[in-house]
Order: sequence, then C-alpha cells, then structure tokens
Amino acid sequence: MPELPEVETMRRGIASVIGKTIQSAALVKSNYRPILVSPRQMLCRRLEGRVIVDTGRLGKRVLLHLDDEQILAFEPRMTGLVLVTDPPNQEHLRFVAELSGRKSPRLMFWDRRGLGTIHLLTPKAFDQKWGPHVLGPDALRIDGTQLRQRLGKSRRPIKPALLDQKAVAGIGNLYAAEILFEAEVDPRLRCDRVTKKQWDRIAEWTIHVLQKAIQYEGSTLSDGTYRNALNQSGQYQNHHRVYDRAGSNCSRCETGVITRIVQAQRATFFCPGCQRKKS
DNA sequence: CATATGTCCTGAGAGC
DNA sequence: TGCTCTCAGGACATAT
Repeated sequence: MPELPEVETMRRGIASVIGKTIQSAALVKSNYRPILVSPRQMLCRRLEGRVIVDTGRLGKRVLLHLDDEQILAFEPRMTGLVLVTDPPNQEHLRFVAELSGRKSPRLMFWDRRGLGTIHLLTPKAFDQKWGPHVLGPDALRIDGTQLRQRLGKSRRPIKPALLDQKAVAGIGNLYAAEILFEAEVDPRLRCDRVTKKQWDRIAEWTIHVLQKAIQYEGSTLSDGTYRNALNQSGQYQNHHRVYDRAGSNCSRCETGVITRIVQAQRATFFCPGCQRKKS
C-alpha cells in the first residue's frame, strides 16, 4: 500500500526518465476501468513527443512534468507501481511509454488490483483536482500548528483523522500507526482533546518516521507487492514497531502487548500500555 | 457543513 | 487436496 515513503522511493527510482522524450505511449489493459484513466481519449497521443522535464510527488502520487506544462500523474493506491524495469508480471501491466535513448528505456505503470489511476492534466486542471484547497500540506513539511489548525476542532479520533488527505497529505494506514506509537498518543483520542504539545510531537514524529522509512525505501508487506523501481523489496517493514505486530510485546514499555482494533473500517495497531488516553 | 459508510479490485491465507 | 470465503486499504461517491 504505497504511502508517502513508497511513492517517494518510486519517484527517486525513475530519475533516469528526466530529459527523455516520450516516443510512444500505450494503455495496455483494454479492460482497465475507464474512470481510472483521464482523459479517456487521446491521453497517449497527447504524450507522444513530449519531453519529461522533471519528476515530482504530490502526497501519494508520482508526477511527471512535461515540456508543455502538462502533468502526468500516477496514483498507485493499493498495488500500483511506477517502474523503469520489468514489472512483476505482464498480466497487470497498465501503461507503457517508450522513451528516447540508446537502451530503449521504458516507463511503466503496473497495478495488480487495478485501483490505481493515471491522469494527464493541464496546470489548471491539476490545481482544481489536487490544489491546496483540496489536499493538505505534505506530511514531510507538516508542523504542530498546521495540524492543530486543521484537525484541532474535529471530533474524530486522531488516527482516522491523520488519514484525511485534506488535513495532511501522504500518511496512510501503516504510517499513521507508527507515528502515533512514536508520539505516544492513543489512536482513539479525539482530535479536540489532543493537546498543543501532542500536536507538536505528532508532527515531529510524522517527519521523522517518514524520513526513516524513505531511507529504508518503504515497507514491503507480506504480500510482497510493493517494490522499488529496481524491483527490490523495501526494508522498513523490519523496523515496524506496531503495524501488523498484534500479539507481540511492546518494544518500548516491555509490559504492553501490541493490540489490533478497528477504526473507520481500518485496522489500527497500538500499545495500550504506553499509548494511553491522556488529557 | 462534518462524519460515516459503501464501493472498487485481486490474490493470499484461513477454514472446512 | 481443493473449494469457498474473508480481508487488505488507497480515494472517492453517496448517505446520514
């Protein structure tokens, strides 16, 4: 489940496409749900001949900035991968762009479950769809004041609130759990009862946890889907302290047992010993 | 407006 | 062994 660290790793992994020209592009799967590709018509033709001038990331999306100012955006959602090497299989390959260069480089989008999206957007359309009025600040640049402004009056529990991309962009289910563990905040605590100090701690640990996860090239869970651009597993799963560790002893308080609960239809992992509801 | 729930999708793993 | 069923959680549509 690509969240910010996995998407950032993908972005870094495709640096070699910068400066290359898209010679041809094709949507591979004819049965790919049309709503997931926008525009439905002409997308590939509008790409042909364009130069990729830069890569970027917006929350959990990989961006390619083109020389005509259009932006090609890949949104991996659950199982999507942006690749410059062979995908895990041919069956779920969704998009291929042939690029200029001696080694005939390719840029591909592979997606086993097919929930991911591909968008080609003008700057104006991009802003309307994902501008600052839609998405919150990037999680790597968040601070406690911003979090408190955006969530401090909410009655939702803090953990599902951190998944709200309008509040802060890039955090998903896995890292929300890790962040709250490090910040020692109970995931069930209502936002409007989180103290200023706690918001600061949550923001600090958000940046720290995500940076660390980027260093380890993201988390490859037991289904093995997530790979970096060189088709290698991430390593941050070996550093998870709560996620998918129900039943283990807490690595911090040594007396607590990591517990799995369900919040807003999503699994939450935490240590009831050291993430106690306070304030 | 804020918040909750339903939907899409595939394949791993559980349980019989 | 082989079948059926549940579950995983991105973003967004619809309901409350």
